Amino acid sequence: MGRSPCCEKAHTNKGAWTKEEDQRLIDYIRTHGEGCWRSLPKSAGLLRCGKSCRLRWINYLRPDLKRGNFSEEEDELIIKLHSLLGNKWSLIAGRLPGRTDNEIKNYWNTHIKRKLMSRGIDPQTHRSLNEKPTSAVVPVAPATTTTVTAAAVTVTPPAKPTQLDFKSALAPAQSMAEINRLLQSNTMKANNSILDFKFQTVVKAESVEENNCSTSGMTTDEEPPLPRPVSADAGGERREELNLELTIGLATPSSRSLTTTRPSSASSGNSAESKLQFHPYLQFSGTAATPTTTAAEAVCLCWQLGGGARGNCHCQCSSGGRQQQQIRYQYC
DNA sequence: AACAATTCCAACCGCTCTTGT
DNA sequence: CACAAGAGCGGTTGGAATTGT
Repeated sequence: MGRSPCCEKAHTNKGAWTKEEDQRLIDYIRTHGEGCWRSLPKSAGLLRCGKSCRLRWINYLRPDLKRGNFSEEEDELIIKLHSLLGNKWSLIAGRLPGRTDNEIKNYWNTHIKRKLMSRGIDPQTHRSLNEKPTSAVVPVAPATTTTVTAAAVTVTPPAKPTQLDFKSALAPAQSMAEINRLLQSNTMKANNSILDFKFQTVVKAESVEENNCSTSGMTTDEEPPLPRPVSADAGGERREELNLELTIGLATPSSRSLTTTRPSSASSGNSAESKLQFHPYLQFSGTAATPTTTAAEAVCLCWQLGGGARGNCHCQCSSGGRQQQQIRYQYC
């Protein structure tokens, strides 16, 4: 028993939109605003599926869309964001005002992939094509060690400055599926100019089954979960956690505080408007939750996005208290 | 000029996630 | 808690446009 289709396929148009259809959609949204896509076609007198209307509006008709070629700056930003976020096109689009996820996705597949290949860079991994694939296993503490510090996830300056390899460096105990799920669940927040997600590295006594359960949520097209550290299983009871909170937000001097509740779709629904406020500017905020972690042990991530050395990207770092440190990095 | 091959992108599809009941 | 509806996302595809022969 599957889900009911999103629309009555038999009575809907498909294929390219006509000018008349476009105009109807524009007129309707101007009058009534976005939202309720399912009922929109009927209300607007369109013989289209609601999904199709939404897509047409978001990708083509929105007034804030920037048409035309991508600039070199946009190219580089997309590459950097892709190295950070992977194929999270909507998140990437959120950092490029006037660009849509579909547009960026297409541009990536048709231009940037080729561009990276010509540079000898694997577009998926952002590693050198000549580079041997390295193991994603991150050294973990031995079973008797109960302290997990930020040093365990220290990111050393990479060979290529644009690379930010969360897979191997930042999330050693967590599958990409989990990370992606977290990313996905914060999409709405991203649409409100603030993206907030956490990488939580957990070393604890867990059965394999428990591990498997904890990685649910995404399906098999995800990469297989990274090997989990099992070092703590001998001891059993003690568990240590390290939270790394990564924030990509509107980095203004008065950055608004992050909320932990997901905005309702109603409040975030006018994403076109909110996306206008995006600025291609990244801000990282790290939270090291372990008492043993000092600010000095935390890692500045921004060099990886910047010019190769921390000093080259004009990042600003500051740290808060020892127990709940806030280490802010700004990439500009 | 005619045809084939390639490129590009708008649109579609299937899936997951969130929300409401 | 279970279920359904709606929204949104990423991958894929069809066909128009462009380029090459």
